[in-house]
Amino acid sequence: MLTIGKLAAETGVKVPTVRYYEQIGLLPPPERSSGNQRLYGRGARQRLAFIRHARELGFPLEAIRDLLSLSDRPDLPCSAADAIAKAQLGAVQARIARLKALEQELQRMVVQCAHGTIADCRVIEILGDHGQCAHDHDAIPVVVD
Amino acid sequence: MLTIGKLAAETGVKVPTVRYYEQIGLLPPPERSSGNQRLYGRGARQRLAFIRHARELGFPLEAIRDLLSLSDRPDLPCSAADAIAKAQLGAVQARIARLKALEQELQRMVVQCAHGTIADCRVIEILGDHGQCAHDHDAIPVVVD
DNA sequence: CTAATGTCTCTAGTAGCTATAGCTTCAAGA
DNA sequence: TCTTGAAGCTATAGCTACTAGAGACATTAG
Repeated sequence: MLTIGKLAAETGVKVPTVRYYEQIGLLPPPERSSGNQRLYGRGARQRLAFIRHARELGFPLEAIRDLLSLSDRPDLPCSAADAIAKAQLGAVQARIARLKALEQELQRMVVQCAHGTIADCRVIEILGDHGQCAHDHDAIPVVVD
Repeated sequence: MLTIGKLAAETGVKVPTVRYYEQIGLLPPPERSSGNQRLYGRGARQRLAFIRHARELGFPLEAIRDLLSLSDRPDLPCSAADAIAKAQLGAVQARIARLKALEQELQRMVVQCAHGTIADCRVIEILGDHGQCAHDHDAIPVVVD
């Protein structure tokens, strides 16, 4: 049996994150030691590794919840799992396309900067005037990593 | 003078978002009508358009705050603005690179799915076992748009 | 004048954690 | 055996950038 710290170290998930996953019902409440500390077995380890890997691939927690409940029913057809993965692939591809357009625009801005004063800085100027852009870029991507 | 609704419509920003920008100090508190409604002039319009455009390009609000205060000092050298733009460009490029690796991995998963049952679904199997992956993909990109 | 729409403030919620406070438990060394 | 430090516990609040809702007031079209 593993303590939460060992489980976290083995799966590469942080300790508070493990507790968070339990809280939102992604991980079942584990056994407790006599001193009320969480003790995890092999099943929990596998389940957490699954979650972690899916998160690395960008699946949202709700999708992971669905995938987990699917994986508990080996007899079902896998079309649902396939659909979730395809949706995630589509989302990733869309994000790549959008980010590439942004990259172009930013590169234009940076290249045109003559390193003079703010007064004639292309960066500031282009930001203030969307009309100078090559593309529409109406979707606003989130910048958190 | 524009009401908040007109300002929002003209700049493509939603009304609550305008109030939010005021609350966090990105927009200065505007004049008020006799009935306590916000009234905006040309300056506010330009400033909001600047913010909106920078958000479209993925700049975080803190970077925008810096860019705005730079744009108020036309005599300064524009190296600071340039640096902010370059940082954003770098962030976008890094995100693209990561997403491309994810795309590969997801595509492998989806292609290998034989559309049988969950029991032998490659999607579920690969998710459960990171060892089957071609690359490391340790950074977890956020999937919000 | 009335009805519809717009605006006001304030609070709470979203995703997916992360950080903090104040406490208890555990494992190893003297 | 005692002690000290690390690890664990719960609960709450904070992060980004908004978005949604409640309940009250303002404005405008007909």
